[in-house]
Amino acid sequence: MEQQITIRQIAKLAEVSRSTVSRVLNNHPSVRPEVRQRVLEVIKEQDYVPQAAARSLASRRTNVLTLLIPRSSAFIFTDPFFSLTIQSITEACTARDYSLMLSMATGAEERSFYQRVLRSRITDGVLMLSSDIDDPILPLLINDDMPLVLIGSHPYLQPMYSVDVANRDGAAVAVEHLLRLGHSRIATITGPLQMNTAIDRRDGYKQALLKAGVGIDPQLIGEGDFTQEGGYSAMRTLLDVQPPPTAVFAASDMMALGALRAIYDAGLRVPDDIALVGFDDIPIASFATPELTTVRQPIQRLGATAATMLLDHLEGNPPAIHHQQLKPELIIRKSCGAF
Amino acid sequence: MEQQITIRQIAKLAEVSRSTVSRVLNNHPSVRPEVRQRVLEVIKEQDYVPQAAARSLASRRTNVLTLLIPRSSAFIFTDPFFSLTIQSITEACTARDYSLMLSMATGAEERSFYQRVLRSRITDGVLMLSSDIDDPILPLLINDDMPLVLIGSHPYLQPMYSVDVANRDGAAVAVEHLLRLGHSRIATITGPLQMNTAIDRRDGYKQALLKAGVGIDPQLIGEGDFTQEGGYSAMRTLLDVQPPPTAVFAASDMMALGALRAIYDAGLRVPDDIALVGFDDIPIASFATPELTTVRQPIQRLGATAATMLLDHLEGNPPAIHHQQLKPELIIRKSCGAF
DNA sequence: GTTCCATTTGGAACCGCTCCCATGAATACT
DNA sequence: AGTATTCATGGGAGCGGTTCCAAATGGAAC
Repeated sequence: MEQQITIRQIAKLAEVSRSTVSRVLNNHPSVRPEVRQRVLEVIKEQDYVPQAAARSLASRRTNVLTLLIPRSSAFIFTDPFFSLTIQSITEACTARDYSLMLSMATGAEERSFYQRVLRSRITDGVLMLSSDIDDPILPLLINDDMPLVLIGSHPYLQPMYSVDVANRDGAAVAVEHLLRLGHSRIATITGPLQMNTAIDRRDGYKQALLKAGVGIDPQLIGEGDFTQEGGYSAMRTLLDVQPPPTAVFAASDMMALGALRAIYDAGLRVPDDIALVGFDDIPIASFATPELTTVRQPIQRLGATAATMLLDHLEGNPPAIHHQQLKPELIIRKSCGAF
Repeated sequence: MEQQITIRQIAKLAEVSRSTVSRVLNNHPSVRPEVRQRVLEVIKEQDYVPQAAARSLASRRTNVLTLLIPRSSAFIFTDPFFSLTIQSITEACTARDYSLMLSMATGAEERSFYQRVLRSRITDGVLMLSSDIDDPILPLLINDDMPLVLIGSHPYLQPMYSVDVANRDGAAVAVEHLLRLGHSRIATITGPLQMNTAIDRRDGYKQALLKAGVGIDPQLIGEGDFTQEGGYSAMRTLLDVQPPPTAVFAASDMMALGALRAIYDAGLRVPDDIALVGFDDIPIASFATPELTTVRQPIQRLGATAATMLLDHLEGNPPAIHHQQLKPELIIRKSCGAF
């Protein structure tokens, strides 16, 4: 590896001072156009790229964001939802000249991880994927004044930047759709109830039933964990309830796929015997058999919005709205029996 | 945000020099145990974490690896394969005190991206996801002597660190299994053929057929793109071939799921009318209907091995073996009709 | 032709850490 | 006891940028 080119050499070649080169690099206005031009030419010619570490040390900014995945959300790694979120965040960062760091807070090392990655000033801000309500890392971040945007929402840590899908409404719309189709024994498979997302979707389910004057049968509420396996076993339990449900709202597509499988294994058919609606609209949803009716999350916008909020905040334009709600959309396919 | 604690203050409090504190931080042997102890106590007490930028600037190391996703592999964001790879890499990095950066080389910006992220010395090394054979970024990396491990393999850039699954063998085993079940009209849906992975799997298919004395019918080779949509449309074309195939080997599970759908839409059944085998063993594979027979990639080991190779290399223990081949495994379920 | 002010520019002091080298203390050897 | 050697420590010079401040430059206004 040849000797790294430094700002000094650029300065010398362009016959200006280091300060001026630095100003050019940082788009400082007070550089005469012809000088700026000359410096830029030398930079290009020499293929010069300023060294990140030196820059950060002097400027106290790193141009790096961190996507933090709490260990409690480790299941997310099997969920396509995740990939798409990452993709949109990466793109938003790249577009604004930031890099994205990925971190998992894994179990016991949480604390030391936190230290190493976040206190070392390696990152300018954190995007945190929705997590357990009582995740211990959240207070640490807030206490440290770490710029933070939550993807998801939190019940009582209110004045915090966050982006979320209107989970309650989305769930309600799904259940209303099932009601409209004539169902009254509607079950739900929830996510893990220490997660706010899971609670909201369950509440949307309840809300829709109550509004329609349909009572809530606790037996028809099964708890899953957002995975296929969870959906499968929750569904098996629900199938044993008497009288059995005629429709199921699963709080995620992955769980819906698991439920689908359980229903199939029990010798029943979707939607003929049981109608099924999911949540997320992950790519496989439209390729399942039958195609899955589901509540579409604007996944890409979710990530992009969160990143944008954080970047705006970091660059001195604090977003006026602290909590952004994106609207989900009911996508009607075959599994609900509407056709 | 309170004033950052520096190494100076730790030094003063522990009544030693900055040098000694630095030695303690870097596990340098020549510090008397009792002094080391004292310093560590002060560090803990003050909750001190050395600042990454300063460290990097002085030491010329960042403790950051970058996972590079070529734009040609953007489809990967809908593939669960990806999430699991990321997870295992993240874990491997964390375990060795490295952070992971995520980068996509997106289209036209490829070059400038390359500059910004890689030439700025923001990363110590790169893990690159398998890509087009002629991806322009590969030569750039090699030319810059950037420490690099390829996840996948490359046909002629040989003396490069890489980790791969034995794709050809895996494909061959799958096809041999279909042959053993009595099929002779076996089709394949390949990945995009500018990718080495896709070529290898197709070659495994051919190899198995030839070895069994079954001729290769070009009509039975459909090109997909590793996505469900691609699998779907490739399968539709294959269904029109006369005489039609009685079995299909899809070079990825996502394509197999698409193919499954196409077969179903055509009013045919798997495995009764057409036997189907996939590749990858992503989590949904076992939840499909019918459960998908597939070639399991040790996805987690793939990522972990790649990260380990790179870290070993960076830390001065260059792995003896440049190209690691991991063995895939045929997982027999329902879709091939073996039961 | 001065004076004044705004604009550009250069110099120098950091930013917080690492690491080489010199120093001094402690131990080993003759 | 004196000298050589080893080991632990401190001091200082970077690492490659940014940024404050003061100086230089060049017009405009008088």
